[in-house]
Amino acid sequence: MIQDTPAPTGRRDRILTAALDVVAEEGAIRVTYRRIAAAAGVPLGSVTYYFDDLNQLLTEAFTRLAETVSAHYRAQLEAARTPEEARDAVVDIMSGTLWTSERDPLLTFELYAFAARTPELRTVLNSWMRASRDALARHFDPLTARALDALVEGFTLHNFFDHTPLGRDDIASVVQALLERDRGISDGKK
Amino acid sequence: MIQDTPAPTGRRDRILTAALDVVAEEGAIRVTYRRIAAAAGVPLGSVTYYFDDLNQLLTEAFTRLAETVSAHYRAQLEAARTPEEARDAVVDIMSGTLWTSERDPLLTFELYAFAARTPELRTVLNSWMRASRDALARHFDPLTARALDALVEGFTLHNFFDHTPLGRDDIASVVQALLERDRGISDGKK
Amino acid sequence: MIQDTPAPTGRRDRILTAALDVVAEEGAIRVTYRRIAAAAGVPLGSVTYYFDDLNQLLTEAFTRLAETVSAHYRAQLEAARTPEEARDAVVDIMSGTLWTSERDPLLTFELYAFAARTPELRTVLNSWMRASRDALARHFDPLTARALDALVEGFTLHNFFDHTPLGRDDIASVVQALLERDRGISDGKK
Amino acid sequence: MIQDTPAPTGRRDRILTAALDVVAEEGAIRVTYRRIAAAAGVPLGSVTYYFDDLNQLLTEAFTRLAETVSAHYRAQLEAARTPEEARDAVVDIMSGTLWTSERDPLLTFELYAFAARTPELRTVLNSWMRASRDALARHFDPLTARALDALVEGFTLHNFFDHTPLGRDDIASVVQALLERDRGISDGKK
DNA sequence: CATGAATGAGAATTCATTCAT
DNA sequence: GATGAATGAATTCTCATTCAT
Repeated sequence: MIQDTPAPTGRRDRILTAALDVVAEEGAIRVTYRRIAAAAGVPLGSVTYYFDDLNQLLTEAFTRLAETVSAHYRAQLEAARTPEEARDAVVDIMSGTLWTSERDPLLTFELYAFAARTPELRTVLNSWMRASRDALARHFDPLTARALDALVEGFTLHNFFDHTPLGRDDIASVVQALLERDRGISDGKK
Repeated sequence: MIQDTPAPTGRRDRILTAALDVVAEEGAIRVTYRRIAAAAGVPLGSVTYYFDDLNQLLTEAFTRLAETVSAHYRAQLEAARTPEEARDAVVDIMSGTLWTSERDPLLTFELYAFAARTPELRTVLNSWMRASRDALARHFDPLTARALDALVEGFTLHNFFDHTPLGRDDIASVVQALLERDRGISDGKK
Repeated sequence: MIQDTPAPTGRRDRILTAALDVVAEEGAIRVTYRRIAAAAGVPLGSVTYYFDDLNQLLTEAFTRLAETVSAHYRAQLEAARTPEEARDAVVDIMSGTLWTSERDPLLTFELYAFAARTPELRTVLNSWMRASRDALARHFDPLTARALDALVEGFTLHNFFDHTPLGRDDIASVVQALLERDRGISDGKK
Repeated sequence: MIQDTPAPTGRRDRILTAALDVVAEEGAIRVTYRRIAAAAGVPLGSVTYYFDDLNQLLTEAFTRLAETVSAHYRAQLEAARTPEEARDAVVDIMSGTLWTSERDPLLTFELYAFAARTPELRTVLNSWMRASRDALARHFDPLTARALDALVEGFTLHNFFDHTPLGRDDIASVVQALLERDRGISDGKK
């Protein structure tokens, strides 16, 4: 049995990765076949060979990004065994401590802008959000899950642009308040 | 009596407005001098006469957008006379009822993506955020203000992409929980 | 008697001077109305007001340059009272000691390139050369004058591009040889 | 047997040649991608495919010119077997009899103007001059070589602009004087 | 399969030129 | 007289796309 496809996914993969690199580095606004080719270290013809349509290429690259980020997010939450651990995980995520550079939030912003106009990606994002909430819902009631999920988004964005980002303690205090809404409900209040 | 002078505000303004129209309509990714000129109904040379640099044009247009949105936001909050009215205003904003079309959230996403790479705009966004919080802080304690502000962001985004957006009552419940954090503190609890 | 022309030649003059500045700074290849206006510190409309034709403007500017340089050259020679002084003056000129920067040779090269295609300037250059030779001919025989004049040109150009320009003594030795041709003739040889 | 392949040397070469044609015909001041493309008989996109930068194109074209002229010059001198033949060759060159049209001097003037601002070309010109002198130095002492070389430049230029160019005999007389400097030195005189 | 060459369309800019004031 | 506004025509340069090999 001869393996005659030395790197079947290799080339295509590398191009998709490079596309995200270009988006991270220069913005979706500056993405071109040429720049992707340069970033991937492959000839221009190679990019157009694998991808007839630049929008499709970006959609695929962004889809991959969304799935990766979503998977990380869920993994983070699923590692939690107790509600307390889950709460800490959420606070971690909101604090942005998981991000090593500006690359991730930057890519996220580009993703939203691009996805808003790409039905295919809107579906992907919708699934992502659903998955996130499901992961949260293992520890919290559905509405709290959605509120936490939204807060993750909000703090991420604000912390990115804010010169004086919130500290972990403050974030924890806010999260605690949302969790108490949950408890308040189960206590029979409201 | 017909006013046939080309409008006192003039060309420059019209071009900036048109630029945002193009961004809203086709995305920043597709903005070109030509498309802006077409949208503004002015000759191409007219656009380049007022703006030597396309990036600069976009920066200025987005700055104007940020200031407009920020002003609306503040006006909304400052109209509130009591904490209850303020709470309702916040819930309104989170529900997206103020938005008449997809145009506003779309522009916002583009704004964030573009601003992330434009120091000048990052400063503008930072001011915007500060102003928002100050407006909220007239009714709530500082941390609650920030949490609410972040939640606005998060719900806006999620409601845009989610097929089943949250209803007003659910949002109100979440907001209430954050406000009780505030009260809880002043009550000496926790 | 009222003087109602505050600076009649001022504006026009300044533009011509600025044109040469642009040529010196960026090369005739990059001369435009706009750059001249910027260099002169006058509005664009002002340049086109005074000069309908860019080529004519350059021709006039170069004419002025040629006349200035030629005048300097002649002044240098006419200050000489004896053949020895004249010889020293020529050697000085060849050594480039009169030039304070690269500006002068640079402008000269541009002048030749431009003049080669501009009949009006060719005439100017021809006059210049004639005047130079006449100045030299007050001290040397006509052919020697022409040879010296040519040598000035040649050494100037070579010294500009050569990393190891000739020293004054070497130049003096060469000039001396040409002068002895003169003497040899008057001695009856040939 | 017809060779219908598009010539082995190919497009790139043809474009460089065409560029010099445009410079010779209209001056460096009027060189554009379009004019070069038209002169080369290739589509505009073809020129920009091979040359990203117009300046670089011109630099390369002028480099080629310098090397060609320099090679001709050296060939002319190296064909000489005796000092007498070398002297005659030099006089020929100074008389401009080798030039078949105004094209060569015109290109030379443009070359100097352009090279003066292009470090890469200044290096090329420096090499050219060194090579010229080396060729001359096979027959004459070094200083005489430099003087002759400069004189070539000077007479070329003056003969181009002068309505009454020098005759061959006059030039020969001047050259002879320089050669006698050489001899005078070896004779121990002066 | 893959890619270098090639090209036509279009992009950002620059510019000469015109003209109302 | 002088100039700011305005514009249509290039100009440089970038790109998507095609295609022969």
